[in-house]
Amino acid sequence: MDYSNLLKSAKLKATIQRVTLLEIIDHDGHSSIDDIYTVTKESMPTLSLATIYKNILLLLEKGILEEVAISGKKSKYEIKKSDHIHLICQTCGSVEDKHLDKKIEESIDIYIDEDSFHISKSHINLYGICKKCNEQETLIYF
Amino acid sequence: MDYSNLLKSAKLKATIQRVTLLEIIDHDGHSSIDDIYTVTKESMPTLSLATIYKNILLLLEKGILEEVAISGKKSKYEIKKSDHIHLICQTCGSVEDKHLDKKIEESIDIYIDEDSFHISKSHINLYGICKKCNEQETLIYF
DNA sequence: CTGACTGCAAACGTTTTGCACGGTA
DNA sequence: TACCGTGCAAAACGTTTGCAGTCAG
Repeated sequence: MDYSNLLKSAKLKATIQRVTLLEIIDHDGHSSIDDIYTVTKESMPTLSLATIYKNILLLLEKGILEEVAISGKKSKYEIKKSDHIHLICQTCGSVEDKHLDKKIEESIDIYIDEDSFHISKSHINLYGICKKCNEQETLIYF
Repeated sequence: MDYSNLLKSAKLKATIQRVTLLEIIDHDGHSSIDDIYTVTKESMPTLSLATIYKNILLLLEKGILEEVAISGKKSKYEIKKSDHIHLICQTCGSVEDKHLDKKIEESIDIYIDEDSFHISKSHINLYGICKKCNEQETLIYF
């Protein structure tokens, strides 16, 4: 993805800070403010928290980023794409994307009466234990 | 619901503050910290924010309350019940519960492989515009 | 070259903590 | 009565803001 043009198309200047921020989020998939700050500390030690906050807010307003609100944890941010499912591991905190199956979408649409509630976006977050953590948990007993 | 016994069964003392807190959340359906503080200011002016925070945390740990993390807004808290859908109005901020239809649950279960991710709870949040706000928006044009 | 953006530091709001007092069991 | 829980004030934390200097277009 060309982050520079993505920013310019939103009438924002393509600064190194912004491109770096988008690179990190896109690479990680889902990043919290702290995640971003920790990573940038290495490659760009001068980048300030204030700049991260300002840009996250700006990119949310422009619809380039989307906030993933997570129960019991800090929010994470992702590049905005079509609605999808989040598998959130309660052990390691990882977030995995899962394509939103048409059948699920349909069954929700049929169930929610469009006259009484007009849906603009669906956030489906499934909390549980991911494969990796589940295997590690099992190992303890051996 | 008998909040006093609910608390006692969790080995917590049934103080007036805790019972009041549960009453408010149960009555409103979904309350933020501020919501609770504002309401209690009238009936119980001495109740402190610190007490609200301490108890929310405690009741979450005990599994009596559940956090509803909302994108772009402060979290709300609800009495823990079986998984259900939240219809979140982006205009007025109201949250409405909707029973989680078996068909939706099934289509998710079939879609997510239990071997690779073990689901413990589903948070389905649908963001949009509620009936009331939608009607009011239409009225502007007359 | 100019307006937009960054980075610092200070301000602000929210949440947590420690401790003396008060209330429940 | 014993101990858990409350309320106050202070501390800690996360986020926002103002401003001078810097950079992208």
